[in-house]
Amino acid sequence: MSTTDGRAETPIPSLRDVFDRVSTDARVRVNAQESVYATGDDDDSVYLIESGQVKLSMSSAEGKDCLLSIYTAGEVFGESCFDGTARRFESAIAMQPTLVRRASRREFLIEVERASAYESLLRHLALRLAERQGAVFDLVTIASERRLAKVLLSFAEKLGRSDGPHLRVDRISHEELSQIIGTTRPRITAFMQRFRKAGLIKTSGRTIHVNPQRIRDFLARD
Amino acid sequence: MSTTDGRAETPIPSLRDVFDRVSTDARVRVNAQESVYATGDDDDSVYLIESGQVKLSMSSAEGKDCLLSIYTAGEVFGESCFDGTARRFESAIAMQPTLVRRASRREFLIEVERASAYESLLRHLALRLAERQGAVFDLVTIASERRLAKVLLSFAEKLGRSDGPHLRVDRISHEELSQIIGTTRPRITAFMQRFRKAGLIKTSGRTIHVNPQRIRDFLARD
DNA sequence: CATTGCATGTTCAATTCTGAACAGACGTAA
DNA sequence: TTACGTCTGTTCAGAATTGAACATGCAATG
Repeated sequence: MSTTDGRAETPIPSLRDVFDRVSTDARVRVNAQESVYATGDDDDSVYLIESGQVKLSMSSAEGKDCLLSIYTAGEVFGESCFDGTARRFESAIAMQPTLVRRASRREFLIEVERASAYESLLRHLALRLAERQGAVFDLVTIASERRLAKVLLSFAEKLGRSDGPHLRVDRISHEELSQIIGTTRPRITAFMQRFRKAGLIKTSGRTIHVNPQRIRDFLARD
Repeated sequence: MSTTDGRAETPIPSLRDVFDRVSTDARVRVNAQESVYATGDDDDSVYLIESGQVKLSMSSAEGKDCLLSIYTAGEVFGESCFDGTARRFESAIAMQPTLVRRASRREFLIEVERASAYESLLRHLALRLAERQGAVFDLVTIASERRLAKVLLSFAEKLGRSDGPHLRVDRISHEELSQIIGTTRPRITAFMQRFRKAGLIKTSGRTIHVNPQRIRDFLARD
């Protein structure tokens, strides 16, 4: 990677580098199903996942949930604190025992400044924005079955462990998938059934074996 | 507004202030239906709307469109350029004759730095992120009729001109509404019909007169 | 002021989706 | 090993949605 502008090629520190420089950053251990922060909290920290997995979700008053994203080891989340309100409007929940590093917005920004890492931070936010934008786009333009295929593929690529021609994905329930896709659980079960028959996935117990090539073919068909 | 931390209370410059300081910023006039930038462009500028209205939208290969947001005078858009790719994945299209100020990412960042306005920029990105996140949430958890009511209310509040108990909203077609809500045009027409009968809106020609209180009541009913 | 083009209004059969309900499978902790 | 709780599989009637088609209305243009 090289920067596109003509300045001296001092590589811009990554957000992980920034975390390494925060002297007072704290390690927090979170059990499965426990929240790192929850809607309404006035937590204003930024987090880096050392190990484990965290899901971001929002709940409506009527109890309907929406799963926004799943983050894994090495990823930074909690950037919603930069909105200046110090109030979370979504929850970050560990999907497995998880270890995170926490830095307060204040300390984090001080180190970003010292390390001249603003561009990394801006890029991070712009990428998150692009992710959400893509999610909106998919919800508006793609039918739910196809959307599920797309989500399975991206989760497999992001979180899956290689296993022959397959990628193993674990610990994602149909309920959670329905909260990403925007449909009901029985519907997810039915789609998974069809995907199984079409050879896009296999399942053993609660593990999903995704065949990425088959899914890509499925998505490429109109 | 005061900052929540304890530093000296020098107000942080707004993004508009930053634009004022960019010496080489250019004015660009765009006709209705013309794009400020389009998907695939390698434009990497940030824009401030002086007058007019701009919609952000994405199109799929199959020709389905998704309308992400509408921006109006005083608002900044184009922040997707901070992703470091200098490639647009969405289009920004003027909905009326529009005048924008443009600053290249590079120049803009230099002035942000000089003016110590990084916090404003971060806040801006975090707010955009929250907007998109809210859109995803609504698409996943709210039925389309209700979603339309919500969109009409927010557009009325943001873009509408006061008119007795109503807010006048103009130049938004059913087609565009369907691309926001994620449904078909006939469906929007039907919903609008119902809203008219229920007194939530009135229409005269292509102008929508939104009664904000009635819509709020409608949204408050479960 | 007629024409043209786009936007809204309307219909409908076919399809998809919801939500509730219940059965069976799996995994975990006692 | 058993009991329990959670997750998946399955069904289905009723409701909502699609997509195509056609009619009507409105406004700008020459």
